[in-house]
Amino acid sequence: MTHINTDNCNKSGKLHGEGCKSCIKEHRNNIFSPLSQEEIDFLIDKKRQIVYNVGETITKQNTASTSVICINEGLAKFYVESANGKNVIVRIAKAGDFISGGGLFNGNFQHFSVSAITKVKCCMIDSANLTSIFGKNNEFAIKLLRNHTKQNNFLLKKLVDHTQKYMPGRVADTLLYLKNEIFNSNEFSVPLTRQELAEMSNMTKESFVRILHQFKDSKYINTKGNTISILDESSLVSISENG
Amino acid sequence: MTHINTDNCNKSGKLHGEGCKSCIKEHRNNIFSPLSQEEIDFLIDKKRQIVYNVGETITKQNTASTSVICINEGLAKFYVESANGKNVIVRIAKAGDFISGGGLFNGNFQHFSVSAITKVKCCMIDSANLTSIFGKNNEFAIKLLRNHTKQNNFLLKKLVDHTQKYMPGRVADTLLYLKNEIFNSNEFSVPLTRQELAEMSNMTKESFVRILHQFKDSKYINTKGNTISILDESSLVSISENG
DNA sequence: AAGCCAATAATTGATGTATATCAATTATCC
DNA sequence: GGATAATTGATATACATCAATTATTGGCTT
Repeated sequence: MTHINTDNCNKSGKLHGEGCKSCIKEHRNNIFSPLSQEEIDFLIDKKRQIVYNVGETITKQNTASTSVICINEGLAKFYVESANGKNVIVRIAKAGDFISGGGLFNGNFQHFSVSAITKVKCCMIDSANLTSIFGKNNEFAIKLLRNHTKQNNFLLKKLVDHTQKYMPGRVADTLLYLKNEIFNSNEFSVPLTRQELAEMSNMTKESFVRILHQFKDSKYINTKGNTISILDESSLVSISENG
Repeated sequence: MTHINTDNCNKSGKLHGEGCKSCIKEHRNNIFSPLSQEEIDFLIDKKRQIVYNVGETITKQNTASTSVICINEGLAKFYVESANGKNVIVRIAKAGDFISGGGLFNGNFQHFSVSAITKVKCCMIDSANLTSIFGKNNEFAIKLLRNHTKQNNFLLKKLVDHTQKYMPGRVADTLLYLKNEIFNSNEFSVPLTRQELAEMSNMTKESFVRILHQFKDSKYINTKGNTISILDESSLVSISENG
C-alpha cells in the first residue's frame, strides 16, 4: 500500500517533477530555512519521500521511531489513542508541517499516531542527522526548539479549552481552526467524518452533529455533506470565547 | 517581598553556604550536565538567584519574558489561568526542574503562570545566553529539545487523561503523581489546598473531597489535614488505569 | 456508464448519569 | 475570634448513551 519513492532526491524525483530539495525549501515558516545548501544536501541524501493513501498510518503510537516527519503535501491527523478506544485528534498536519516528538529526542517510542486523511507525501528524516547539524548551525537548533515550544503552548491551550469550555465553544474552536489554520477559506470540504470532527472537539459524534445543526439554524454556518461554510465568523469567535 | 540575591554566583552565595554553580551541577537528570566548566561559568555570570515566599508569583501568564527558570529548592505550581477564572494546575515544579516555554523560543509572552507553594529558590537564566551555547555544544541543545519533547508528551497524556477519565481515575492520578514524582514517599504533607488539588485533577473542590473520602473509606489512603498516606497503591493504579 | 445492494456514516429522539452548582455546617489557621 | 478552608448534603444540568431512522458511499453486475 505504501509507495516508497526510492529516488534519491538530489535529482528531480518522479513525483510532481520536482525533487525533495524543493520540498524542504519551499514551505513558508519552514524550520529548514536556516540551513545552508550543504546542510540541506546532507539531510536530503539520507531521506526518502513516501506517499501514503487515505487512511494509511504514517506513525503508530507505542512503536519505536528515530525519524521526524516533514509533510510535503496533503493532510494528516495527529491523534492519541486512549485506553478505552476513544481517540483524541490533537491537530491536523499540513504541507510544511514538521512532526517530531519521537525518535532521538524522546529516546524510545511515539506517544501519538499520525495517519493520512488525504493522499500525503512526506519525508522521513533521521533525527540523528538533524541533531548532528546543531553544532554547525545553532539557528537551526533554535528553530527546532521554537517549534517544540509552539507545540507546547498549543497543547497547553487545548488542555484548558477541552476541560473548561462547553460543547458549543469547542465546536466553534474546531470550525475556526479548520478555517484559519488548515483551509484558509470560509468554505471548505473536510476530509473528516463527523466522528473525527467530534474527536477533535472532545465529544460524541451525536453531540457534534447536534451543535452543528444549531449553528446552521442560527445561520452561523452552512453545511452540505462534508462541505462547511462559515457565514458568521464573529459569532463563532464570540461563542468560542464565552466558553 | 521578593529577595534578589545579587551576589554573583561565581563565589559562594549567602544561601546555604553554597554557590549557584553547584545548583546547576548537583541535580540529577540535569539539563546542564553536558556543559563544560567555562560554559557553566558563562551562564552563571549572567544569572541571579532569587528567593520567593509562599504564594508569590514567579512567572505571570501573558507577561513578556526572556528568561528560563531553573528551580534550585522548593516547590512551585505551574498553571494556566483560564478566561472563566478556573485555573488548571498542569504540574508541580521541584528542585532541578527547568521551566522554559516563554522568552526567546516563544518570541513574546508566557502562556502559563508559575507560583511558589513553598519557599522557592530559583535561577533566572536569559534564554539568549542559553541558545548562544548551542553552537559550541550540541549535546546541550539536544538535552533541551529532549526536555521539551518530554513536556510535550506529558501534556499529550494529560490532555487524554483529563478528557477521558472519570473523577476517581483523575484523583488517583493526582495522588500517584504526588507520591511518585514529587515526594517519593507513601506519606507526605501537601502544601496545596483542596481547591488546588482539585485544579490538578480537573474538577471542583467538592468533588475532589468526596472522592478522597471514598478512597479513605476503601482504605486506599489515609488523610489527616494536609497529610496524605498511600496505603494501597495497586488499587489506585488500577483505578487510574480503568478510567 | 447506469443501476442496485450492502456497508458505513449521518441524523434525530428518548433516557440515564457523572459531575457541577448551590447552600449550610464544621474545622482550621493567623 | 474572625476569616478562610474543608466537608457534607440537596438539587440542577450538560453531556453521554442507547436506539431507531435516514442518507451516503463504494463495489459489483449487467
